[in-house]
Amino acid sequence: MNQQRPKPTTAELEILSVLWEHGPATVRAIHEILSQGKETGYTTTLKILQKMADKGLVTRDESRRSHIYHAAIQAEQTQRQLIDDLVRQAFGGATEKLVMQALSLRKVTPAEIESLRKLLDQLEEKSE
Amino acid sequence: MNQQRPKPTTAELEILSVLWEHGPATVRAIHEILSQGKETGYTTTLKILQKMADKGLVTRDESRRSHIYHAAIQAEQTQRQLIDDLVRQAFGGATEKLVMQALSLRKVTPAEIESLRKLLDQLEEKSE
DNA sequence: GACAATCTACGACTGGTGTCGTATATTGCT
DNA sequence: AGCAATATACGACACCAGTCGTAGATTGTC
Repeated sequence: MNQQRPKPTTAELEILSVLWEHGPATVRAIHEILSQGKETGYTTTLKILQKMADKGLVTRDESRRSHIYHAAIQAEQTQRQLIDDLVRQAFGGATEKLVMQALSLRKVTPAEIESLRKLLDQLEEKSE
Repeated sequence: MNQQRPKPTTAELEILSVLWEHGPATVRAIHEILSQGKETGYTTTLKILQKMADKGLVTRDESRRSHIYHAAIQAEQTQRQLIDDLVRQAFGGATEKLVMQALSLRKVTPAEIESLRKLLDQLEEKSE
């Protein structure tokens, strides 16, 4: 049931994040946004996008001169995959350890604590 | 206050996991354990260990012919670093999103749910 | 003492990522 | 028509991770 697509690299993940947040975009637009965070060449962004298209991580609409790129994988799906990898690789498969460490890592707002409680309630119901 | 050491790669993390679990060990011992999970050459393990020593990820006792390697970084510290990276890279810094996804990813036992509730209680107290 | 086993050290090679320069095509404007 | 701007395509390169083969040193055993 898991994705057959290759795991995105760091640079690819950066681009996917942009697409997830802003929706389909041209290379130019993506590159503008990326440039705010770090210095990078236009053709670099282009090349990565092209490779991502090869891998099936994005699709593109070539009907206009400036191709428009769409994310081909969902954020949640990818995030789950990454969590799964990390849990397996660095936590010996113990998901709850990751959760514990994540929670003690940063300050969590009361509202977030509340919604986490609700999530725990749901999980409990489901397992009964 | 964060580690200055470079982020461990996949292969390095695998070795670190062995050291964390079994304590200091020789290349031979580490390689034996690694071999149970996948096919790999002895010198490959050796080389990676040597590079890890260069990077400061492990230290080694050379007083005997078979060097004994020790993990130089703690499991918790490294795990926190990895979580932090992942949150920043794939979740836009939203720790609670990662926690949510992690929890809905796998079945969590009632006991784990309980200890998570306690952790939430503690977090709430601390923030007041 | 000699030999086999086992160790470390080290160079070499592969594959992949990220980077960029440059060539070529298309577009819009004067 | 011609030019400047901007697009894609593509080859080249540096770097790093992971892999392994082989050389040379050390050890234990007969």
